[in-house]
Amino acid sequence: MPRSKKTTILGADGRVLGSRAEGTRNRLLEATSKLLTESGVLELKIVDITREVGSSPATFYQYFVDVDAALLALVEQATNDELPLVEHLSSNWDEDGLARAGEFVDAYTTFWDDHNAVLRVRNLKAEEGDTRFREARSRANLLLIESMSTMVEAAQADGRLPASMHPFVTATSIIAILERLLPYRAEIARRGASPDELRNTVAELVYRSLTGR
Amino acid sequence: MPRSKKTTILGADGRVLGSRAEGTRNRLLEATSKLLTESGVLELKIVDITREVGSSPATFYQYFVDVDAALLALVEQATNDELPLVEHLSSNWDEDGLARAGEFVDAYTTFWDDHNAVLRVRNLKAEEGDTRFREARSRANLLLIESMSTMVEAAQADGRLPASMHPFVTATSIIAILERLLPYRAEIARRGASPDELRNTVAELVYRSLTGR
DNA sequence: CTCGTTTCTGACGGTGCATCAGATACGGTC
DNA sequence: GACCGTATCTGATGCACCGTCAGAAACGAG
Repeated sequence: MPRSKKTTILGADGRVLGSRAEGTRNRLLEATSKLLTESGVLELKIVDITREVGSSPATFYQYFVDVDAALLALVEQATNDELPLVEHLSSNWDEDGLARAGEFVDAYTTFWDDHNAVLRVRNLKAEEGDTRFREARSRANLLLIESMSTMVEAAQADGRLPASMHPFVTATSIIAILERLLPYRAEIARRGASPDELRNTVAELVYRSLTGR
Repeated sequence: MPRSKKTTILGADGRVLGSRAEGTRNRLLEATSKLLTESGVLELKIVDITREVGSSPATFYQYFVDVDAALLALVEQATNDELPLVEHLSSNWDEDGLARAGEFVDAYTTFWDDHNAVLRVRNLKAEEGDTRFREARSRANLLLIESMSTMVEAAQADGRLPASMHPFVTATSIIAILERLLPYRAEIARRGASPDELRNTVAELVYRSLTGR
């Protein structure tokens, strides 16, 4: 039996943190997340983060080599919340598939709302070519995408989806819809679609694209 | 007959620009776009932009009140290239629909590759709540989305798509796929899908989602 | 060539970055 | 409960970018 690996948290210089330090680190991360949500990456200043927790810039650098390190830590937290979503996909969608799809959409929406700002930054940095963020994103999405790929392959085997559709690409497209559509919500609402309609339409799209039904 | 509206270009203080100034402004915009592509928004410095064209920060402020103003000008250029894409959607997809969808995907891909970096910033700022970028994005996408909505409605009238799908949401989802999938290309390639497979899979998804066939 | 206008820039005060040496707070020991 | 070693924090600093303004330079009409 593997003993539980309690991840020891390290400071910027690699030292092991005591409990006081761990608290400070957490408060810094919370402040980072808060400011990120309130005003976006472009406005994110280390001075502001430390002001928020009532300390000084020098303290920040005790825990993170730079802002990116803090952002990556937040991305890590988000990933931990994303991975369990795979449960919704491993279940059998042959019966009540549309309802299952709806539940998946709901779960993804909750996840997204919780980590909105952080995920936005993750994707920006990934797209701008930063390897660490790109890998973090891959790692977070891979499980989901693989499960969805399997579903597409099953649908293809049954002739419900054309063989010309690449399973991995199809799966990634579904993620694309979820990731991109949620930020559009305000706009969609303004165009007269209720949250329920949004949810059901996306569920329908997911269901159709993955199962071919 | 309405006389052609030659948009007079203005400086940051609202003055009309002469030809020399117009040239400088263009060079600044090009440099901005170049640096944006090379290193991303987060690294974008006004000093660097002006260094690039061999002038000084003060010059930049003669033409743009701040970086955002320059970015908006670039977004404007991108929008001009996006609007014509609607041609691909107003055509009749009843025959050779899948081929039409493929052409649309190709055209969108070209457009995206041309304005990649700028569009990324546009969307980031829009999502972070900046009204000007949000409006720019709406304006750029609206034509496309409306055309797609019409297609969905037609498919619903023929019973090929369920009435539960909201046309506007469906259309926006298609945009979401296109906008989000293209940045994933490198990753998708690494997972063994050829550019052709990507293109055809997306075409298939677009075709199926818009026409229900 | 001259002069008025357009365009450009050097110089500056303000703010954030990132680092280090030294100050401070903590918790275990007697 | 006073002491001490260690863990944690921060003030001070040099450097880079921001955004502004007053004046310099380039232009072109006459």
